[in-house]
Amino acid sequence: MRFITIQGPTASGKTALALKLAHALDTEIISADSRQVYRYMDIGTAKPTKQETQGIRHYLIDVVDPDESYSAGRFAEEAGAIVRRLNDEGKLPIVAGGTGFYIRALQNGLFESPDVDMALRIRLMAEAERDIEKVYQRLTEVDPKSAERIHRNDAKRVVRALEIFEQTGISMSEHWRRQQEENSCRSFDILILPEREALYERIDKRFNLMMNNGLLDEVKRLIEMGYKPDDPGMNAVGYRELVDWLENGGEIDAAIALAKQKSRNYAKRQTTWYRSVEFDLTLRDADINIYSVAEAAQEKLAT
RNA sequence: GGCGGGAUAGCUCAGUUGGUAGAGCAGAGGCCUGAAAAGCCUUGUGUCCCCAGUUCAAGUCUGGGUCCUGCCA
Repeated sequence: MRFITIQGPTASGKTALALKLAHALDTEIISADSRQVYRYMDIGTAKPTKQETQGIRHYLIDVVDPDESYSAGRFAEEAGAIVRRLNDEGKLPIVAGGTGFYIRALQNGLFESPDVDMALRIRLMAEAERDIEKVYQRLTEVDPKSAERIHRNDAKRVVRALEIFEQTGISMSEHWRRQQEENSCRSFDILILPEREALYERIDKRFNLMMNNGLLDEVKRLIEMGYKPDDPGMNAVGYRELVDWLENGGEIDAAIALAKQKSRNYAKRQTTWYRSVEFDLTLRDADINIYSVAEAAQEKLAT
């Protein structure tokens, strides 16, 4: 597999850069965004509009409904299939998006595992909520290596590790050990990382734009369609805060301020993630000579 | 004008029978193998509104100010 990745915190300008690069390379774009996969959530997830895509084909946008769950595993599988197909057509696809975990899953692969058993997960999660210590204790018995790595309060990961053991009879750490490196993957990785102050300003401005573009109506429509605040897709920055305001009232300005704040928190987490990722090119902003980037990518990925 | 309530970390507030202060959020740093826009960890010295008094000792008691705020006029 060969592809280009464009990564960066929210509102850094990934979409714009991806589009320019796609034109320059005559290729297509695969979105790596855990919220753009959801239908009907367009404004708040900053999906590119029809006008913006300008005929560039986009993948993995609008693939599930807000009450369905999506996953890194599914992304790795679906994106991988698209990359391989485009490679066969002689194209160098662009994987662009802010969900670093999805991109890592595509690049490094995940260990083999059965589909999530939702009933099991819900049961374990309920137990963890009642007594996390007890659930964590079980993990230390079943998979001490994972228990050492996972913090006792991190219920999601404690439960996930137990899930794996209960479903397969094999510990998560053992799955890791057996996981084979899938080194057939080569990518040219670009990071857009604005100065923090500039980024925070962009986040605030962009949220104002979303509000002007009808984000509140979008949220209302989702509720009218019957989607609930705790549906997988609805658990998204901006949506949560507006849903909460619609249900509980209060000052709309406070809800907006909170949504912006949550966006900044999110951007900070993304930035931390990127520190442990190696990139071929790091940009302050998306405003660069696209042809030199295209050339560098082709050069690195030429066989 | 009268009668109450309040003034403590950037914000919202705790502070027991007086022993110079602590939570949540924010901020900063970090983790991350099928929920990842999620979840989790670490990090809290600030004229305790001001002045005077009581006391070995006052955020904590007393008196006087100042400023908010609720009700009645």
